[in-house]
Amino acid sequence: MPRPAHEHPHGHEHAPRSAPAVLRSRGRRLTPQRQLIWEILVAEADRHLSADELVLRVQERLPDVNESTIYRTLDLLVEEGLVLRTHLGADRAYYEPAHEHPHHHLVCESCGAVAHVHGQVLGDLAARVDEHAGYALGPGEITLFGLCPACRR
Amino acid sequence: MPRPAHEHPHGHEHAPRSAPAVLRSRGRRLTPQRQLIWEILVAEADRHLSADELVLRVQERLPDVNESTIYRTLDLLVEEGLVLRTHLGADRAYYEPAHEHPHHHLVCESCGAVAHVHGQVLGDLAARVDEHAGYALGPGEITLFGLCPACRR
DNA sequence: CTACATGCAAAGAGTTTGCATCCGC
DNA sequence: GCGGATGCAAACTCTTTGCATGTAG
Repeated sequence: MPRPAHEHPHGHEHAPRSAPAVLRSRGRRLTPQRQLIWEILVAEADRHLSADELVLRVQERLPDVNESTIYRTLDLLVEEGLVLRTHLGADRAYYEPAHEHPHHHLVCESCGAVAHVHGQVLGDLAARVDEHAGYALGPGEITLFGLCPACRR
Repeated sequence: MPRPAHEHPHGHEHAPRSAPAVLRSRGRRLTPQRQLIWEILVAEADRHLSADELVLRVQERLPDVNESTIYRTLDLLVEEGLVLRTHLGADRAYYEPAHEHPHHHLVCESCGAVAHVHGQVLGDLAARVDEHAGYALGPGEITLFGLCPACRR
């Protein structure tokens, strides 16, 4: 499967918070590496970057940044709620700046395109799931698989 | 491992068929290893076995079966539509015999319990997703995360 | 100055592959 | 007997970790 490429949805995306401010306010250190990683994540906010795509992007500007720093920083940003980790069904994780409103991912099984759908598209799913299985759906995002408009033909 | 374009092609949503019959009818060989793997998958049909849990179970009865044989056989069974591969959000794959009716997985974020919900619990989700994003939802199963009845308290 | 963060190398989990041997058909 | 299936070891991908050095606050 090709690597995920984002299709711009027609809804509004909300601006991510400033990671530097958040990190500082929580007593974390603001290093050049962390700033650059955040910068790239925001610049590519509409794509879904894997850790090693991020490594490449980061090393274009700071060639000596080590991959372990990328992983540790991503862990940190996820922990602080600034970044969303998603799996998109593959065996690697993808990252994007956390958005204000929950959304879900639609992955095209043919071309790998990833679209966002807003939470409310799920409709009364949570109520149905509660009724049928007694589970309380969490706030986490859901990944759905299908065919994108182009690949449906 | 890139995800195959269509892991669950149509025509593969039937009750656990006899894998031996299917394999033979498609010119694949019926080895003791394959029979045993299938037997265990069916015996544990309501659990979700990971590859290495399956290795352990298989080696209880045929101690010399190699893990690479397990992986190759699972790939084969998935390809033939006899087994469903699911990720359940973790970084390892879980396997179960393909069922007659499509169903989805509910994973408890607290205790890890996995429940099945029937396809129709999703209601008009496919129509909603089509309307909002133009995607045609595939037959593949969906994994939802939440809290099971016990953990909700 | 003093934790915390980083670079480096190595390890770790899960899975795949090359190749010689084996065995179902 | 032929060609697919297996066992074995090694490789591979993605991610984590131990430890010495570096640096933000």
